[in-house]
Amino acid sequence: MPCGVSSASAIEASLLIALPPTVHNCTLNGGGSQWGRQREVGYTVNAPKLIGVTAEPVTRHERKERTRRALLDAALKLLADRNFASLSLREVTKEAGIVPTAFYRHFASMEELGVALVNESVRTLRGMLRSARDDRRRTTDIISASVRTLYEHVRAHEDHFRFLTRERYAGGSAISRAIAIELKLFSSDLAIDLARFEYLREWSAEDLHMMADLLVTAMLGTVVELLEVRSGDVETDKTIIRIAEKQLRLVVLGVPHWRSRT
Amino acid sequence: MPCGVSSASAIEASLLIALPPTVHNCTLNGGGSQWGRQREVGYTVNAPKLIGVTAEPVTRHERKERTRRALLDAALKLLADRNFASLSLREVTKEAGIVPTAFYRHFASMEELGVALVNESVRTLRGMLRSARDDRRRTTDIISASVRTLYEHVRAHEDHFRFLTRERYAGGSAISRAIAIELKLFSSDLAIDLARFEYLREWSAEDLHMMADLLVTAMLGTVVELLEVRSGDVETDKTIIRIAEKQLRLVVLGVPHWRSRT
DNA sequence: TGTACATCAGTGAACGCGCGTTCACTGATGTAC
DNA sequence: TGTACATCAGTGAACGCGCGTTCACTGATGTAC
Repeated sequence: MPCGVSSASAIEASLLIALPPTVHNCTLNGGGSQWGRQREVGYTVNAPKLIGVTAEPVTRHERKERTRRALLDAALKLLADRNFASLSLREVTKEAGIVPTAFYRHFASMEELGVALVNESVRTLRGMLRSARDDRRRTTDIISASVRTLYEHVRAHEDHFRFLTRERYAGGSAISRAIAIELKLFSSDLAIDLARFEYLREWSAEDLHMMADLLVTAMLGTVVELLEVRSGDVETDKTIIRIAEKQLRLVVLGVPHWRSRT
Repeated sequence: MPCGVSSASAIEASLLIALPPTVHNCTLNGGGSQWGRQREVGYTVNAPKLIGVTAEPVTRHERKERTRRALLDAALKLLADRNFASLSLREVTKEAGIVPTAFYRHFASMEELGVALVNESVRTLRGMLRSARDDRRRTTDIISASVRTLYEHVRAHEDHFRFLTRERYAGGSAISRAIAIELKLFSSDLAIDLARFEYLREWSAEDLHMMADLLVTAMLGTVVELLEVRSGDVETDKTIIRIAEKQLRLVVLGVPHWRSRT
């Protein structure tokens, strides 16, 4: 259905705006003036959508939250093959379907939006670690289960993982720093988990962190490989998973023969 | 000595331009019109430097090569805490001390300059691998020697390694692709080297690549850590080196106990 | 060696464009009575 | 429930700025004779 056709009833129009702006490819609030003032254009494509005469009423707060979400989603979409630094405020607002100046109702700057994306992505990352811990109690093959969990979380939140891995080294910005701190925390958490294993019980703190860093680095490498195959080709995915498992196994194989030298 | 003071002799001035533009903080060819036409300004700071009346004559070709070098160096300098994508042509030419339009005498676009930086950085990377191979014949502790070589090359060419690690994931550009290809080659070379070791002689190609990828990933992690400590603090460096060695040792320790499962 | 002409690295004015940000505004939603 | 006023998310015009790129140019260097 074309966007903003004048024959659309008010209810149809209000259903439309309930969808994220990427589902129907017209703007969040219609192209014209805000609340349905008729424009002096002859054709109907840009006619106002009578938003506000809505069957499912939403509070001002809810509406604001949706726009904020639209901004974050727009940024993530544009970041699929781009850099955060090369993203402009005007591009993001255009993609989100609002006017550039409305951006400031939600974020003080693009950097603030970036930090919001870090927080959101970090939540996904933590969710993955939590899942991995739950798995661990249910299975004997921890490595296989962990890689499986990693795979599923990456595929379910490609945008978040792409953002984290891409912006991690992007430069001296607040975003890179926030990601670096979070990954250090992630690694430390893993070190604590490792300390509970039989073979690792007497390892020094440094050695546990060393091993945790190695595992995190290897897994982030796997994440990047998964994100680089855009196709969703199942065979390639299986190969990546198999190799990721092998890498973790190789590291773990060394553990019983480890002798710390300060 | 201030830049372009009118009392500077022709020889002094021509010595000045023999230095890279960052050493004396004025532009490569002086601020005024090109070859010494006197400007109608009252003060002497921007007076022409009479370049061309030179004690050490250089060919046009040499001069062009120097400007090209100045552009590459300017870009590398600006990339110390920034992203290539966020770098503008005008910034680079300003840093190099030439006018924006002169850029096109050397590169067709910023992307072309980026590719030149990749090639240059890749040469550094290959130089490192060559050194590491040479070391290998001279020592018993291959791991320690390799990490040492890595450390020295990183510290000697921080700009190249920073460029490679930062732009590796930067986005869908030609630069990222070129770096990805080069790192794959690097990893394959390492896999071939590994195949020569006693314990690894019967490993499958996949397993050798798997291990090479793991080693490359771990070493790139070390590179990033080295680049993140800007201070040049010797103690921190030693810690990073020690942990890098441990990580490689842990991986290698697993090798004799590896049993491939397709 | 001297002269006349060609080459071409670098110049500077000019262009149209997208950028971030300001501002006064609009009108649906929220609230107090 | 109805009315009068406050709030505030989103609008659109306008701004000054740095951007990449074009163009005709300048004058030292290079070359042919």
